[in-house]
Amino acid sequence: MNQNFIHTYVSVDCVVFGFDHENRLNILLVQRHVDDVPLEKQIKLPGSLIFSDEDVDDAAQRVLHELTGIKKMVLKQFKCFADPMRASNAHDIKWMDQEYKHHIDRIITVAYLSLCKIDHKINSTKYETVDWYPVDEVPLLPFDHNKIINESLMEIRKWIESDFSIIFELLPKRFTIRQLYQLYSALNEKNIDIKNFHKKISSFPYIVPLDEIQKDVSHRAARYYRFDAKIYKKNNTKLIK
Amino acid sequence: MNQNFIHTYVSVDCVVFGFDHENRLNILLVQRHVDDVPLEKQIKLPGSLIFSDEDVDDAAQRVLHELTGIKKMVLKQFKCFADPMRASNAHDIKWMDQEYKHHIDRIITVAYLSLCKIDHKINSTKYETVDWYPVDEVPLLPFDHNKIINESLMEIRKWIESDFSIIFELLPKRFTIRQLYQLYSALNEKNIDIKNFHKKISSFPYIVPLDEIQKDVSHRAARYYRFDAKIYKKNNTKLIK
DNA sequence: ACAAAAGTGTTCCCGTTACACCCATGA
DNA sequence: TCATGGGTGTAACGGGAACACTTTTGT
Repeated sequence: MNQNFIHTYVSVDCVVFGFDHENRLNILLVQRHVDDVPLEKQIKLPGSLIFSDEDVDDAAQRVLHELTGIKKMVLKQFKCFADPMRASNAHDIKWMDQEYKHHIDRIITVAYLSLCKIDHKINSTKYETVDWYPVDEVPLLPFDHNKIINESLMEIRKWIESDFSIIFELLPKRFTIRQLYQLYSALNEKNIDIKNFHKKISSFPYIVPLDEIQKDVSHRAARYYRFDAKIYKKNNTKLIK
Repeated sequence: MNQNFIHTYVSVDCVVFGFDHENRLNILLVQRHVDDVPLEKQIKLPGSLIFSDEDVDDAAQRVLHELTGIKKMVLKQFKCFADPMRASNAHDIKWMDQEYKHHIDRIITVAYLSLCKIDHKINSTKYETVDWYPVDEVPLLPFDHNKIINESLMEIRKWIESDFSIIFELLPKRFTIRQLYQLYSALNEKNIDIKNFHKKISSFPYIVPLDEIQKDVSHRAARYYRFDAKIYKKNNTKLIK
């Protein structure tokens, strides 16, 4: 065997997006306690090496479950990161030595996107600390995790463009059209007229008006809507263009 | 170290598309001679294990160069295939044993898309036989190569939708609008009116009319056009919606 | 009364669609 | 002269953009 061929570990890393009450995209980052490594350096994307009998999709699903306690989250593989230098930082190598009790000098990772309602209870079975970070307040992370996050921002836009329905994974079950508008704007930074947006969205059969309206707001109360996935699947491949 | 974590080889496989003179999408498949393995079973996607100091993008670029002799081909990573059973067929395992003189029982691959003008001379430094196969005449291939090809067909459509300019990688440098129409139709199977298509395309500033027209055709000769990448980049992010 | 957002209606514009019509060329 | 495709023109349609106007609620 030509020894130049790589023989390596493979991991998955998950970028989980949420949409907060200040209309910002957030990402779930984790912190793990490992002896002798300063805590503030241990904030990173959730991830794991994959098992020898495991597909990468299953590994990502497992990581998400260990992260949030949620069984089936939407997820999408978006890129394999394999820069030979991605795990060459001395601190990162030391960290892996402790994390896996084994010396690893190169590791290839497959990055996944996922979406989560930000109010959903996070019930991690693996991580001591799991927190939401607004995307423009993400600190410096180990490996190429900042690069992965940057690319994931492009991907989430593409994803929602190709399947509008997944945007509702980021909203509460009942939502106002303004909430949807603000999420859509945060993702696209286009300047759409909210009136026209309202008219268009409310005309869709799969956006179902509820009897409920807002309470205690200092302006006319907005109606709540819900997204009906069945109606969506019947009628649309994509919508909003 | 928990021995359940995978420690594996990683490869890249490339799906190279071409567009033939009968308006069909084609794929480049290779055949390698290995002792004691029947030849007809050796048709497969071009690919290679990646080297220990190599990024996957570089590996794919290398595979494409070894395949065609072309230095810089457009390429796009589209998915990592990691089903634990993808290399478990007895015949495939035997093949790997001979190919790599080493026993490999699992291998993860990163699949790439690429595009090539079908008339371009193929000058492989690695493969004895390299042939174009129309997509609906691709034979049964080893590993999950048929699955990779099926998914690549979805990807090439998405790719051209998000960046129209790469469609010209499949056409000769000078082409008629009908050729472009037929390629576009083969990719989208929409029923566009060719007259309207003609009008629209010829209005784009980056579709530059040449002085040349067809010869020896039994109808009015069509004008040849070329694609101007510089004009495209200046003016457009995307076009054709 | 005022501010702020909900919600509806109207008009204009522009790109797509359908289709008619003429042109050029070989058989 | 006919068939085939090239190439242009035009009119109808429809969705999006801009924006006016009314409604509702709290301060």
